[in-house]
Amino acid sequence: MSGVSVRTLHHYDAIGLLKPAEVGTNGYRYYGRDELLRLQQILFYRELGFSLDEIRRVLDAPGFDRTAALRDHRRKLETDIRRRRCLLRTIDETLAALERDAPMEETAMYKGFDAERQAAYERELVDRQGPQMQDHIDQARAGRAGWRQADHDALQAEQAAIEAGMARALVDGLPADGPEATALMRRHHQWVARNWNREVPATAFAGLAAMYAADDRFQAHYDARRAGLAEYMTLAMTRFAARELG
Amino acid sequence: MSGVSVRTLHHYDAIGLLKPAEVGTNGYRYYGRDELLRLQQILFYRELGFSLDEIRRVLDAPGFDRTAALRDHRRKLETDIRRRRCLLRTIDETLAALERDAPMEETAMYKGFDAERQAAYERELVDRQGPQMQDHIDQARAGRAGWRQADHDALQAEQAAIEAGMARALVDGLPADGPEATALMRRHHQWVARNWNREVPATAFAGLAAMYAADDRFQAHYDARRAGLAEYMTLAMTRFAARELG
DNA sequence: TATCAGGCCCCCCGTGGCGTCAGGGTCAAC
DNA sequence: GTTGACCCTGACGCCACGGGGGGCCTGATA
Repeated sequence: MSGVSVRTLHHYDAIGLLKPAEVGTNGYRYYGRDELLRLQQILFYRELGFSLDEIRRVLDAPGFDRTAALRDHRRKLETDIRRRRCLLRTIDETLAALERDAPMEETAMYKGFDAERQAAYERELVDRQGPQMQDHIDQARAGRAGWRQADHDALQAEQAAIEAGMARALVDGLPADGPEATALMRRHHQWVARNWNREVPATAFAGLAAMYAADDRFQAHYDARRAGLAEYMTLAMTRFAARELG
Repeated sequence: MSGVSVRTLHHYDAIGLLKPAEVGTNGYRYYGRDELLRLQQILFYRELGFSLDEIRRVLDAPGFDRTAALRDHRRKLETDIRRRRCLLRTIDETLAALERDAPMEETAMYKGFDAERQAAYERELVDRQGPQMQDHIDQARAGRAGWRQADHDALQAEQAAIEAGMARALVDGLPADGPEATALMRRHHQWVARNWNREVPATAFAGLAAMYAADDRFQAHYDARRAGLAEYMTLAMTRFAARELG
């Protein structure tokens, strides 16, 4: 009924997590409604990554503070995620180093890597969002034929320059709606406007903040500078837009 | 020297992952420079979460494609992270449900939770970014005194409405620079402008996209709708800004 | 030279959450 | 009576070691 294996029930019985309502003279385990409900609770917490021991503590102590346990577990999950993001960054750096060590195929590998990830990303988008997304992607790809590696590099350089400027402004304690941040935002938007007809590929440039959300290269950046820069930049973007657009 | 335990070396010897350069007549294991280098490689991949078996495959096959192995592992890590983010969301929903079941302390719990996380977030910001960040935070807090729960709720409602509209537009296949998306963006920016003097708290509202990057409630949203909505929204924001600002 | 501290060795059990045999009993239907 | 689908217990295996027991080896000191 619940999809757990017999062996699992044996195990839960053995460790005293879920005992049958009744054991027949033949040794058979019989479970009732209460046990089913308890099993569902067990499966819920197990799904969340609780250990069986923790689950027993949560379910057996009547006045146990479940919200505290959940929040505790939440923190553990967050730590886990941070650690894994850090590992992702290390892998990316290692891959980059490996590519530098093989200069003959450098660009090829880089391009292949990018194209592969781009394709995977687009496939996932269509999978999740349905065929309408394919139209958007096709539109974007239609204008992308003229793009070269140099364009891509220039784009990345511009982004890096703006981010570096923002980081400096943050470190210097300049206000997010001060002239420096505003100038950087203007530069960003003007760059977008100038290159508009070139149909900037969406995944490579969907606004600085979007990169932050959609691309995991951002995650590395985010891990490096923590939340500060992202918050500062978007504050600046928002204030800029609010002032300029009324 | 490398910080691994003797027991670990025994284990690696037993499974054939790292054998000593020489074993003395007394049975002692002696390791040389080559073994140290190999051990460092092992520790590197172990840190990344490779299993010892995978590490052996990576190191022992001379022509083995390490970049492929790394990319493979990268995908596993990404899946892991996605799964954990999903669990985070479930925990949050469960916590919310538990709070609804205890209506007497509902607001208190909610507020306490929020204040606690806000404080932790601010502390981390200052920790990472240095004392300048404290100034920004103090500025923001200074204007935050007038905020009530109702303001907060209205803010969330407005955000939810805009996001829902965007989701509809995406599903309907409307272009990101079409009139509907533009209208939503205008509404968003106008709302910012109208509430400007109220000094919107940065962590609660640092622009839609920033929420996506900085707050993990976004991560739940992002997981739910996948990348599509985020990309679509930011595309719309960028195009709107580019058109309006020339 | 005896002793002593501090290594080293091998062997074996334990962890968690079960999967997977092996060997045997039970039940309902035909 | 047979068949096939269940059930039971008991035991071993996984993975990456930690930890303990009992004994050997080495270098320094009394």
